[in-house]
Amino acid sequence: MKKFVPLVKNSALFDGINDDDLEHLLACLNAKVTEVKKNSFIWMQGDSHYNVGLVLHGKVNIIKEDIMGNRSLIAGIEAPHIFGESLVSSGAPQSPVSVQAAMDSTIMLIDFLRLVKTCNSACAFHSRLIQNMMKIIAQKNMYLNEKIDYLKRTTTRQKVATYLINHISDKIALKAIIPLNREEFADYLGVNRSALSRELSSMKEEGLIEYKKNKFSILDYASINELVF
Amino acid sequence: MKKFVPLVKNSALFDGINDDDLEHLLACLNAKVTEVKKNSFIWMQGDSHYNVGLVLHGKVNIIKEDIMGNRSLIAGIEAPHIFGESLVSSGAPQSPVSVQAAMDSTIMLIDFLRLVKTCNSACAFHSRLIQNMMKIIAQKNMYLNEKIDYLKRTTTRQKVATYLINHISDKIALKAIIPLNREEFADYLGVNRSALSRELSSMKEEGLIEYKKNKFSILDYASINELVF
DNA sequence: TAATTTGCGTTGCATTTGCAACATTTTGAG
DNA sequence: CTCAAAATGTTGCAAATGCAACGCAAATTA
Repeated sequence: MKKFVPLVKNSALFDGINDDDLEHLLACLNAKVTEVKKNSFIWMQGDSHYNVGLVLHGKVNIIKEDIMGNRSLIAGIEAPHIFGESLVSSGAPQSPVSVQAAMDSTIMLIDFLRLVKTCNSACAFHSRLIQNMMKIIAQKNMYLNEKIDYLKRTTTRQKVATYLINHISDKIALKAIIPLNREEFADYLGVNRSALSRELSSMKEEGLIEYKKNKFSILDYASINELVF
Repeated sequence: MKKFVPLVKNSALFDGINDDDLEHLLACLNAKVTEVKKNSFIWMQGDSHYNVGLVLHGKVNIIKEDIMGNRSLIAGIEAPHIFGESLVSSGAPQSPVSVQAAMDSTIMLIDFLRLVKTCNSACAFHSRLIQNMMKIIAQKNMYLNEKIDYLKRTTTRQKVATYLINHISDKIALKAIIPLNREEFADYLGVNRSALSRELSSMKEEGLIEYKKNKFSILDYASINELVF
């Protein structure tokens, strides 16, 4: 397991655990590492499984398929992030999604029961591991709540206004630098890309905001804030 | 603490822990119980706090306020459910919401750090408690993911179709009984109530579905499923 | 039973938005 | 620098939907 320590140490799952302890912990968890080829499936929709996956190298896609075989991409997970944590922690009997390797990848699979059961033995950092796991799930929870806050708003303008208000980095100059390009921004807000462009243009036209690429500034805070309600 | 055992034992947080152990556990957790009057605030937006709240009796509302003082209701939490679990577990520095008593209520506050740190002492059921907590957060996570799945779809018809497919209880007769009235259903899907009524009528008109109150049946599964993609 | 409230359906209208097709700007490779 | 590709903006149009106002029926209360 020692050779995997450099690969996993950046994962939030093992945050705050030093290398020596980590090596010990990986053994204690009985973590398995597998190489997967591009396009091969790690999990299929409808499967039952009890592992948390950690991408050591490469990328996997979370995919939803319908009966007709249409597939839609839910998310891409790259190293050093984990997947399946909500599913196994929630005790759901079947996976609502499939996981497919987006490229040749290296995956570590960790048995969930071992992860959550503090071992009686010398594994002192197990408690920290559990806290990390809980934190990861809770943070995703906060993230999803925020996303729903945008998606529920009826107009594109309201969504944009709310997003910008939440992402102000410079509170004096009211500037927001957003980590998404236009297409991703539109997708995140659940609107059509061209409709987003149109709305941004109108807002600029009306003197509410100014922007270039992913750098936005709020010119008329009162009006923008009124849209947030 | 003994007198609170009957009140907390139905909480998912203490699932699988018997009464005697529970009494022990509550002491170990140093849980505090407070009575709150209707409309009083338990937490204010922007506060930092490190407790998980458990509603023993009554009801609390999760509220978001903007700068102008407009308030919007996010959720209502009744006994024996918990609140604040994602917030504290995620390590967020400030609460994005306020919690206000919707009626005279009894609230138990549990220190998060005590909750997640397995004590060295005889508290054998602490591990179970942590698993329960993780499960609650993960289940909310699954719930939020599902909700986003509906909200992201562009048309009301797609939202309805997806919701119904996911809520089929009778797989032979393709019936779904939904736990929401029309107004709640519309709100959940993020659409206008009258627009939902209109769409349901059209779908009935076109022979796709049949419904009365909250009992729905899918008449044309192929067409409905095509909307789900 | 009568009166009132609540839940749900209907409809007209203005607005918003998805969609598609095309224009323009930016980026990066050679 | 040049050129191609990628990212972003623009626009016309049809469809969808929010909104408001109203009607009806079921449920609740007096």
